[in-house]
Amino acid sequence: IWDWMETYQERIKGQLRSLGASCDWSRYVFTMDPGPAHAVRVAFKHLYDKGLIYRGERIISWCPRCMTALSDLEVVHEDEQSFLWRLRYPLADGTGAIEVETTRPETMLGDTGVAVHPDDARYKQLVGKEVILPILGRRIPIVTDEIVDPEFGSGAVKVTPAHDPNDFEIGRRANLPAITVMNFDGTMNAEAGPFAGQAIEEARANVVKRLEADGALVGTEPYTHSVGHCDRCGSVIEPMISKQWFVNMQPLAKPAIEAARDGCIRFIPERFTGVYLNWMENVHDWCISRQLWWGHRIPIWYCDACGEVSATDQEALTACAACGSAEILQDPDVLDTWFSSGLWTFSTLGWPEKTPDLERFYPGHVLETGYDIIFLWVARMIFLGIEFLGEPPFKDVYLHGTVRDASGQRMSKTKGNVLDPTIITAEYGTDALRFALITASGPGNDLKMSTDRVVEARNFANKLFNATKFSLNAIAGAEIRRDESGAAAMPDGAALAVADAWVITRLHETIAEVTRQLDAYQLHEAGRSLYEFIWSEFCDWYIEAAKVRLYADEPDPAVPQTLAYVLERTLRLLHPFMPFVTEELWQQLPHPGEALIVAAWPETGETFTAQAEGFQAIMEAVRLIRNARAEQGVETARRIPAIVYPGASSDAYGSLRSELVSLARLDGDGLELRDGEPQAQEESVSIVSGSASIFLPLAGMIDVDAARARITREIELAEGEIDRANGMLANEQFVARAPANVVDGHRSKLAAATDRKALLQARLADLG
RNA sequence: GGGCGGUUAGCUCAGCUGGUUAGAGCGCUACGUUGACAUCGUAGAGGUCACUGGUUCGAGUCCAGUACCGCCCACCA
Repeated sequence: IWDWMETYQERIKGQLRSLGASCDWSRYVFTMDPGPAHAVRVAFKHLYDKGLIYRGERIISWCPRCMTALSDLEVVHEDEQSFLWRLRYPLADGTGAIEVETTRPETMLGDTGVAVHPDDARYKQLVGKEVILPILGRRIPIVTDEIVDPEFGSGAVKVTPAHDPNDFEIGRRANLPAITVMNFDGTMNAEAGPFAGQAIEEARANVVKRLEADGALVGTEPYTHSVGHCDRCGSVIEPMISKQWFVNMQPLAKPAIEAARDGCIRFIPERFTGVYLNWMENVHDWCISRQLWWGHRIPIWYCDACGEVSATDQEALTACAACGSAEILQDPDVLDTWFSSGLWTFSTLGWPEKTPDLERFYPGHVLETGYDIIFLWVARMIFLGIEFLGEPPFKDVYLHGTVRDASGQRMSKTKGNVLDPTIITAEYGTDALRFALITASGPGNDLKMSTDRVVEARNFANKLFNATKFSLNAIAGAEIRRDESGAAAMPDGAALAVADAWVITRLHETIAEVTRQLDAYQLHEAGRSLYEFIWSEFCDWYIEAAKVRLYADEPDPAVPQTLAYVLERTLRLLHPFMPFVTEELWQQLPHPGEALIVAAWPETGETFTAQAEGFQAIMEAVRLIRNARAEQGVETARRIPAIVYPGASSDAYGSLRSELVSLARLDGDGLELRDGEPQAQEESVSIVSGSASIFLPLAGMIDVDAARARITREIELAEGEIDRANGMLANEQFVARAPANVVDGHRSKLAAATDRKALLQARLADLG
């Protein structure tokens, strides 16, 4: 171990030196920053002086391998198949025997009593008598205790105060001695008589054998019970009596409970409030001393001369505070790492000094962490924060789920299923990993992590990069107007083309939506909203539509202005999700201030409903034309003519004529916009899009059956809508009770579907 | 023993206060390199929202119960 430690220490020393840190190896404490170490001593001393930290001989959880005490939270219970042994303890007066049951026969060597329920009639006359402990022959009393369940087994229980928390309590109440029969290394000690020196497991088998031989074993039956294991090494935990340092939790828990009850602290998702409260309300005193070689050392000194025990906030005491003797020794134990971690919210800010940092940053607003450390860390930060600063360290606790591997297994180093973030980020980028993690699941829900998800996010970053590249190209030759902050100004409303007005409308809606989602801690939904807007709207539609005016003989200056405006605002929105890419790209664009990371959150703005609807009409027409082209097997590269009767959408078709040509790959010269009622066209495929009827003359290559099938299918869909809407509107209850906008929605839907059906039927008739 | 979560497309998951025909990515099918991007584009297939009952004009969404999966807490001798 020492060899290993030296190698390990040398390695860490090297790393720390390169960071400019110093280490004090004489005290086996790494000291990265003396501030927190000092804060830990101050905190300990404060609690000690207040009587909230005490040293006591108690039954604690002990790991025989790590050779240290553990807190309740470091013990993991697992169900294990074992046996329930029934033992017979003869009465000392020879008048009979009492039977007890146990899953730990070896602990009978430490039995100092037998307990029954005070109301158990079967044992009334036995209470106060003594039994002879088999093997050792010790005389031990029969006592009563409320905790004993008369229904379980024989209703009598052997009491081993030194090796069972329940028995410890029974023993304390009944004044039974505690006889420790095990050593701290997991072997039996001299009190175990003939079994001294044996390992616990070995002793168990031998005790059973011996009891059987002595006729004291009455029965054995298979039994499943929960066994505590060391969280760190997996060894079976032994309850042992030992002198340890504890925090008295009751006084600290009270205000921490109130803080969550009265809403000072809010958990997201809310259900974890109950989890927190349940733990806090039932919390046991906290064992904080550890017999480990790393950690903050307990700042307690013992005087050899006068026996004084004193806590200090100094790094070292040179003389006893009471008698002045120099013969003093520091407690060799260190603190539970969560004790110092619990002080984190203020020890990192210079506490106990009243520093400007502490003033400014305590309390914080939100803590973001995993739900698996609510007790270990969150709860402790809360009650320690309240104790030392008078108020909780944060208001909102946002909890994410556990990150699992692709098959749902919890990641662990021993299983080897951990995705190493340094490898992932090297391959896909930090932003990709971050975005993948944020959007993978909702608050408090576990997520299965695989590289597929990171690839998706990486592709998104790539998409954004390329969209910006395109935009920069467009902006390069243009003069971008800026607003007073220095950001690209909102394009002049009067000069806006329909496509510009549409994307600006969608941007402003997205700003409002993402802001709302972030305020509600729906981070994953906010991320998805941005993904949708950037990829499916800005890239797929706006950029494609913008190319027409950008590559025209006289480029429209509204395009670069719109690109600059939309992209700059969008990058601000996306920055929390992908900080590095967005910062880099933002720096290339006209922007206000020094850096995106300190830029203001964008504000929403004007929406242009009419233009947005116009553009959406064109989007639908484009989709339908593309669909018909695919259906008719028209090669992508081939430009085809079109005859359009726009109906009510004539404005949109007029102003977006070039965009329609470009996006649907039409033959520009062959596009005719006509007024009036749509007339059947020879050798054409027909489409009904909104109020528009579109004919694609495809002489000689029409698949009439496919065209007819499509129109028939669409008529059926329209009829479905008509039936549904009619059904709803015929329902008096619905019309009377549903909100007006919902009812109106169905009315306009019915009207649109009716018109659509008529137009479709006309086109079907054309086909003969 | 107590408490909590999940069950939606082949896979991984969204679906916020109940309101058009339930969405995304991956995968799948067919086409495709047009001057941001093949880490891409276009079109398409794919779901009785676990089950049963209830509330409601209306339920993936609210309530009750059932089944299965998972998690947390607990002094199960």
